[in-house]
Amino acid sequence: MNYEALLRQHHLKATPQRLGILSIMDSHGHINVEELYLQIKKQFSSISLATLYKNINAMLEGKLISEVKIPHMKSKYEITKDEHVHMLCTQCEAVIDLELDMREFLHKASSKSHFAIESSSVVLSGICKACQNA
Amino acid sequence: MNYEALLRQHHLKATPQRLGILSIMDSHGHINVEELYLQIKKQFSSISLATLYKNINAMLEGKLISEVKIPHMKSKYEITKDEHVHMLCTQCEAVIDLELDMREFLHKASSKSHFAIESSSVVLSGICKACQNA
DNA sequence: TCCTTAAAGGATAATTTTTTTCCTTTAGAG
DNA sequence: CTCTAAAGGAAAAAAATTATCCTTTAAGGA
Repeated sequence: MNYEALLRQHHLKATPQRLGILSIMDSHGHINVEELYLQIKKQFSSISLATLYKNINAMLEGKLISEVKIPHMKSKYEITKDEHVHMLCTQCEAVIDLELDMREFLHKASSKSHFAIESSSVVLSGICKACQNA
Repeated sequence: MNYEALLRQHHLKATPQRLGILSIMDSHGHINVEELYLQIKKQFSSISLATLYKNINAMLEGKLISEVKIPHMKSKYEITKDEHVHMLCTQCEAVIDLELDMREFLHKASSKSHFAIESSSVVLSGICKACQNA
């Protein structure tokens, strides 16, 4: 993924710190502020926590990244992708993306509630395959 | 609803403060910490914010109440009911409960992810009927 | 390539949110 | 009615987030 282009598309300067943040998010998939700070400090030992927050907010504003709110956990952040479902394993705490056709489900919700639905936030919790076997 | 019985079932003392908190949650449906504190102070002017937090945590622990994490908003709390979907109107910020048969949807998610799903957290955002017409 | 400057970074302080501590009060069992 | 563990209140502490202020830098134009 070309993070520089991604940042420019969102009218944000492509600073080394931001490239590092995006690269970490990309490789971790989902990460919270604390973990992200620990990781980014490996590359930029003097980076300020304030810088991290400012960047998270700037990138959230342009929807370059998204906040994932998960029950009983601190929020995690991910590079924005097409809408998808999050699967949380309550055993190993892994968070997995799942692409699912939600049209039928959303249609049901829409007709019952009379809402014009614009977006969905879905987290399904349970036990992942690996933990079921282990 | 009998809040005293509800508290006792969860091995929590039925204090006036707790009865007040539950009554406010029940009538508001969904409420965040700040609003709840403002409301409960009307009944117990000297209640401590620490007491509120301690009670929210105690009641969350026993699942007497549930935390609802909504995109771009502070968490709200509700008395635990049967699993349901939350509808958020991005215009008027109302949060509505919606009972929906999710079995088919969950089954799809389960077979594709190989998770044994135990619970779901679903918030659908859009424009409510009233705001569509207004 | 070199200026110029608005945007971004870093350090620190300030705010906001949540938790802990410690002592007093009280719900509820006996 | 008594006793005691649980809960409340006040205050401090801790954790999370944002603001301030000054320095540095990305990136567009000369």
